[in-house]
Amino acid sequence: MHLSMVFNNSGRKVRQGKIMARSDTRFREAFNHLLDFCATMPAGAELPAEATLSEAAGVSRTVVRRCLTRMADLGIVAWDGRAKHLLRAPLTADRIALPDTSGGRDQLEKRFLDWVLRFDVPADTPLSVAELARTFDVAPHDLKEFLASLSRFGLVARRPRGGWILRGFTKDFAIELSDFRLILELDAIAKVAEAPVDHPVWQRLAELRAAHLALADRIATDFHEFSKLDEAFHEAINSVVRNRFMAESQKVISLIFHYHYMWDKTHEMDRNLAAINEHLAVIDALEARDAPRACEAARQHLRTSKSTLLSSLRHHALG
Amino acid sequence: MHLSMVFNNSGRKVRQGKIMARSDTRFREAFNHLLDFCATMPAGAELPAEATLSEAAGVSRTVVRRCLTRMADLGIVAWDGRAKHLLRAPLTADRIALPDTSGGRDQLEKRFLDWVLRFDVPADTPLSVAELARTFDVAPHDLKEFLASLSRFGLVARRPRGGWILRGFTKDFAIELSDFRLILELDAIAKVAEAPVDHPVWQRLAELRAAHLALADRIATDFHEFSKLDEAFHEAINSVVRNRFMAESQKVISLIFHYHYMWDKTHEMDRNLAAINEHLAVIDALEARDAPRACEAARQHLRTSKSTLLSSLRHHALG
DNA sequence: CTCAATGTATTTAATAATTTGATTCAGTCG
DNA sequence: CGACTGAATCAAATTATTAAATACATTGAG
Repeated sequence: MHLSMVFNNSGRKVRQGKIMARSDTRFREAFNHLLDFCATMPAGAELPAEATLSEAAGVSRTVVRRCLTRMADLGIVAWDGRAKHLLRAPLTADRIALPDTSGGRDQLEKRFLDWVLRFDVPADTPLSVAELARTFDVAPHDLKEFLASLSRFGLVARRPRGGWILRGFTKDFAIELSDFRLILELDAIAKVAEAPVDHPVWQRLAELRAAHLALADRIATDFHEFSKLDEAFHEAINSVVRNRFMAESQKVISLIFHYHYMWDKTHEMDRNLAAINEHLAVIDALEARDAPRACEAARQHLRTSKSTLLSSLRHHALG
Repeated sequence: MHLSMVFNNSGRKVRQGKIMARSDTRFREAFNHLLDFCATMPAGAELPAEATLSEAAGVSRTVVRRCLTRMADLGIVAWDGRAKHLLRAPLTADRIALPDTSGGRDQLEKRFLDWVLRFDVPADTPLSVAELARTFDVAPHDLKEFLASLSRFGLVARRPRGGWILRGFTKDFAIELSDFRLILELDAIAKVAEAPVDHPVWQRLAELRAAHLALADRIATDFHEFSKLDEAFHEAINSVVRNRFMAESQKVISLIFHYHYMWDKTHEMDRNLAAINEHLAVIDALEARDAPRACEAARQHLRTSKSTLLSSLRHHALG
């Protein structure tokens, strides 16, 4: 077996029996890259300087030198100081296997919120970093970093004696979240009303109006499609706000509302039909450039939304 | 030398020559606590069960047993299974020294922002976790956690190839921060205007009005005192908002504005006097329960504040 | 016998140690 | 002299180790 990452029976990353304290993915990628580079050259050709190679592969010279060492070991190049020339054309067998790069760092957020909301983890649940890291198949310390980033939203907190707790979706959390959302969204509405006629939001709103009307027609059967429409609607409204703080906040807010929408199944069709009409009222007012009316319509919609969120919490707590 | 944490010449935490992978502060505290507990008992008395002791000391049984082992080693107690009785009264010399608990986790935030703002670290500066950890005298991984928590505010970000960068106080950052502040604060103003007469905010505003008037009188000499007054004023306004999201946001916002106030020294006295009057206008309108006027006054003040922030950035960038 | 207390094993969180990779700097060959 | 190499240094990522908590098994006094 050639130099490649495998897992031994204790599950640790090893290379030729030696435990690796850090993955050498960069080296692997660079090595394959350099093999490709060599393949474009005739046998016997002189290779360029280390610095040139490192720039070509997008890595440091240190990695290039490790690659060269290995290529010399495999008899692909002869390397002595500045003199390095190609001995033979590289083969497919020379390549190093790359580890799975399934690491979607942004997806961890979605998966985590999904887990919290779907399994209805109660407030003040102690979170085990080790266990979560296992279930999400990420390194414990990556998960810790993620939890730390969530702590600013008050969603999780450090325990005094170490560890983490999920502050959870209590009634207070829901109320404060809704209030926060109201403020951000009313501002967005005001900004939409002032947007120039050639702003893409108007096109988007026209599309959304059509989609809303279409769904209203077949609401009896497709009412569960509303959740996606709701998300799209609020996203369109908030897209006019170019503000990193509000955008970051809205990201979490929309996720939470999205999931809670899917929870509460009581009168779902009626609720969704009502919400469609509320959305349409907002769109109407906006297209008429009637900012006060749009704000009032949005306020009404968010009020409904808030009470839905609260009642879904109640039902959930009771069930 | 008895069992106590010291630092060897390489600066690592050691205990009797052995390197500790984790601090044993809990054990030390519990040990001293149990000594105090024993001091209240007569010599020869029987000690309660391990579980009882652990509850009393607020630690797990594991730690209690370690303490008992040590107390037996020192000849303070005789311990054999359930039989454990006090042999002699504990002495001061039996106690274990505690490591410095200078760990103010909340203070790290202030110190970090202070560093960023005081030394005018430019945008997109790579941050070295190791170096920062040294300058702030905290463990590298604590600092990493802290950076992760700041990343939600867009203040720092991960670099694609590892490490962190300070996104920094660019013009865009300042504008977006100001806009965000405006929205949060106008909401707070509206809430103050609706606050009941017995709400503590009214008392606070009355005090602040007096403080503002007093400072206005001696503005020629004490104009630099305004920075604190400004912070107090905005804090009072925002104190009526009971919302974790807004509170967390305001914490960072006020810090940033606070430091920037201290930067820009051009026309400082004039600016501060103007700001005092703007504050007073807001207080006047609020006490008259005139919400629209209060909002307009606040809007005016925040507009001034925003342009001050922007001009301080400009001066700084040029200097 | 019972059950409360102890003894032991397993797990987790904190943190040190180790390895990969980037960078710096002095030396060297053309 | 100047571009390149070689070696040393430093930081970041990741494993390994230790302290402490918890879960489980065992024992002994009533």
